[in-house]
Amino acid sequence: MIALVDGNNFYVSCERVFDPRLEGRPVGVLSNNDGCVVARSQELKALGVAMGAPLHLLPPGIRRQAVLLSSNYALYGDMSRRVNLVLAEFSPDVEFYSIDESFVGLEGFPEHELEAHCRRLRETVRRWTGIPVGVGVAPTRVLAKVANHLAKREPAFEGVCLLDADGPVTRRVLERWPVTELWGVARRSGERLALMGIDTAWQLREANPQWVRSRFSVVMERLVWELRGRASITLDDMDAPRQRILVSRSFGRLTGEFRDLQEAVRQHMGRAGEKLRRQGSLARAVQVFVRTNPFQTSEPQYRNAVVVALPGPSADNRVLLEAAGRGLAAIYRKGYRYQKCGVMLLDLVDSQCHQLSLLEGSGQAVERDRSQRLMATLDRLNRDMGRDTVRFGLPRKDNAWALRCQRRTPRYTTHWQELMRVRTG
DNA sequence: TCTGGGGTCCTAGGACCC
DNA sequence: TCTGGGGTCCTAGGACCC
Repeated sequence: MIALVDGNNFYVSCERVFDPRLEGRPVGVLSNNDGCVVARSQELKALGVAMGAPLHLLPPGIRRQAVLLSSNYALYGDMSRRVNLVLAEFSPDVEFYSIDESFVGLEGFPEHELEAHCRRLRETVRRWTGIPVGVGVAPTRVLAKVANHLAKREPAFEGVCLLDADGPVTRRVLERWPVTELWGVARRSGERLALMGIDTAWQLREANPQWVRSRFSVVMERLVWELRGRASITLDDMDAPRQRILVSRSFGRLTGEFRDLQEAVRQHMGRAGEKLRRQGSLARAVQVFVRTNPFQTSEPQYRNAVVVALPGPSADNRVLLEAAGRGLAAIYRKGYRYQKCGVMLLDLVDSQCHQLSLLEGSGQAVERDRSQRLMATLDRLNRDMGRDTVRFGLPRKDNAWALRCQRRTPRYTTHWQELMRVRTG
């Protein structure tokens, strides 16, 4: 059996741990740039605010009533780490899946002790971190997801729900479960399934797997098996190095100036290089992309991307920045107001396994060594002294691309000064 | 004035080869 | 009027997740 442990309204719960006044009130956490609502307390959901609702489209009444906070990822990331440390006390097999959910393997636990074990887990997480979680237990991940939803939705379960593969309860649940509420079925597949008369999870479970595969894909076929209780989805090892690294941001305000894009691309590439080195990889190519605001249909639209191959695998900011600069120059067009840009590092290889070129002379080996030491120093300074202590080129004041985030709470658990600010008011 | 960011996997289709 | 077959590799784009 496998348990899915998922923080209730995770970002909101993190905020509430440090500001109990938020308890019982409609609270929302906003995306970057204070753009959309990405986490909602029960009270805010009850007011009809949808996941992803744009802030500027919320009715004024709701904006007055609700507490809407900028996102504070330093806080959420740290709280997530703490929750996972508690989970590790309850099973040797914890798979971090996302910032607010983890799968916990329960292989070998006696069936009759499972529920009590999960209740203890849930209470301990609450007591040690302050975060309320729901626990769904089932033979497969897809069923564990269903169980987890039930655990949170139906008060009778008190936060812990076990589902088997074949019992009458499971059947009744799946018969009423809209297929689009399954993990892995969203709007597009939902529409196609509906055309074929499949509306509920039970109908999908009863469909012929080969037929499903031929009409959809191997992904949907796996879903059928998972619903039948045969585990068919394995997670990627979340510790494994990423296959590509993306850094992008929307701008605080639209801009047509090349200079703004240049600064933003430089900033993003600096961050991407940091991530690249942290996971011990080298990139062989970089991509740069820009776009106007697709929602402003009255404005001229433009989006473009370009891939620039690097002379050789590299993790040196100087090389990455040079390539990104060339890429940007190639796709920038005058006369548009840009809303977003970003960079992607592609074709990553492990820096240890990277085969040295047979043609490399000793001069190049020396240069590679210098580059590695320079980057290591850069990363160390930025880690120890704070982000952006050292970087390539300084952004101008009041640049158009700087993020808006006017409602961020203090980083209670990772910055002493900000914790003091709370205590002293 | 204001609509997030960072990932993965899969498939179709084109280029190319013999 | 007739115009092969089979394979690989790569990329773009769709779909989905949180």
